[in-house]
Amino acid sequence: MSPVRDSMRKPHLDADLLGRLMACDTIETLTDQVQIATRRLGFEHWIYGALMPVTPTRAEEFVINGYPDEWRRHYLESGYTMADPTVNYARGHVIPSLWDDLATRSHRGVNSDHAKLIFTEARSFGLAKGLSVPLHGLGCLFGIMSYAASDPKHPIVESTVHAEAVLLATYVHQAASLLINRGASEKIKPLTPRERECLKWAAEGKSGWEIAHVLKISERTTVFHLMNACQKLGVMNRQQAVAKALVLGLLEN
Amino acid sequence: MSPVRDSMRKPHLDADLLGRLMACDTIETLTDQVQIATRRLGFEHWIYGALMPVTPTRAEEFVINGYPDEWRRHYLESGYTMADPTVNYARGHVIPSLWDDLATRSHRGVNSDHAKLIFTEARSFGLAKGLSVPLHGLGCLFGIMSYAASDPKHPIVESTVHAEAVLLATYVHQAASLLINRGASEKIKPLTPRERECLKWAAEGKSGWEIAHVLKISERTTVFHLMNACQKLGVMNRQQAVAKALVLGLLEN
DNA sequence: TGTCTAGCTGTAAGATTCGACAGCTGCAAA
DNA sequence: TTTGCAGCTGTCGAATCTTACAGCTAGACA
Repeated sequence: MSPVRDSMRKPHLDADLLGRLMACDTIETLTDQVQIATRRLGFEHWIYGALMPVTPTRAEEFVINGYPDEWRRHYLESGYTMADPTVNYARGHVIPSLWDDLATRSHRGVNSDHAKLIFTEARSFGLAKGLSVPLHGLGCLFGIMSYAASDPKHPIVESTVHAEAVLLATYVHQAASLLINRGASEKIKPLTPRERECLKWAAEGKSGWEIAHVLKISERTTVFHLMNACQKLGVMNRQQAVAKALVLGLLEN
Repeated sequence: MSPVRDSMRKPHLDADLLGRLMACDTIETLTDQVQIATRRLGFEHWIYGALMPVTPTRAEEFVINGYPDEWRRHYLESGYTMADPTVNYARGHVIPSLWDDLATRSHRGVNSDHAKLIFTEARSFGLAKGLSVPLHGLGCLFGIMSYAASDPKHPIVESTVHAEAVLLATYVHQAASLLINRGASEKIKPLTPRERECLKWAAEGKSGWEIAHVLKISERTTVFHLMNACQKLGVMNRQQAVAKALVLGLLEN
């Protein structure tokens, strides 16, 4: 067997298509491009959702989709977001999962009967066979891209569509967060190295006096740096500064 | 065109193989399985790395690989981890990237010449054409799975291998974090709803008095809950409690 | 030369948090 | 019925943090 020659089979998603996807600068064009891409994979329906933190503990969702309007309406009116097994699955996993598998196994203590009900109802709206791809990174708590076909016999795992669905999901996630972060990017003055150091030690539970001794500066100076960090971050105290800096990824490295 | 029938092409990575990958319970068996899978995709070499936080601000890396030993040794001795363009790329992206693209574009202010040097050296060790897949989620700061072939003509993006490499990467990431978290899972007593609420408000910068008023309890009680939370988390103060709870994902939802 | 920035330091009053003292209710499992 | 847990409340002294006031050095830049 020659894996290399064998793998010359062309994908459904070519570089041109993925490139156009990344170039989208509005929600509408992105939705259109994703629609085209999912069709190529043989899916009629799709949805992308991501939970973006607005404060360290509160988040708001960003959703674009090519689902039937009636199903989306019914879903939202029934408050299914919290009970949705695909959403709960995406929270704690990174590998994709077929809806069939999610319906049988109950994840995270979510009622399995309730899960089955949602899938049964989805089926009656034309979402018979589905695949959900968890998404993480780029500052979101977690995201999900789900694909659905009305044909219960749609081959997913048995074909390269399985993998290509995951690839497409990562592209949508990247493109979407570029769109989201464009407007939402608060202009936070970058922290100085000293401010970062002090914040790191504060996050490790050190007091001002302890930080001073670690960094070999006076306690007053650590207070000074932490105060400046608070002002730059626009927060009230060290707790919030630590929280915000962590969520923004300012303390890594 | 019938996308469904068209997609019946069998993938290199079948469900059996991926299932065996997830069932691995040691680093050695996982390494073996990944080796088999990458070979099927036509790659001779691969490496998986993840940065796992041990404290809110410090992290340690977990690496398994099928790279030539000499290259790994040279890489580590030269301290390339910090300068590695693939690593720096993975930090802030979710879509895969070819090494060719990383060599030309400089990311995150990393010296492009230095990047080219690393890729040139890698080539001399048999890593001619490569693909890096960023990985996020499952409690790690970020991870990366890189594939490399000695054949500079290896087709990646032009074939379904591109997508399957991403799929495999997610499976390796999931399997690896199962292994990592098995031993490292500190037994932290779950926080009570009240403790979570108090911690959330603390993370929003609220003082004990303010939290008391929001929750309509006495200030003493917020102190009580936050103290209990600190004990359960094994930390010294609220700053650290907020930080630890955040990285453990205890304040979501 | 003057201005800007990062870094550093001091004092002091007032607000907040920490830690240890002690004790209440309501509910559910053993 | 006892035991245990979650939630709730009080006081007090010591430690810590916040926020004013004020002023220093060294290097970069126009």
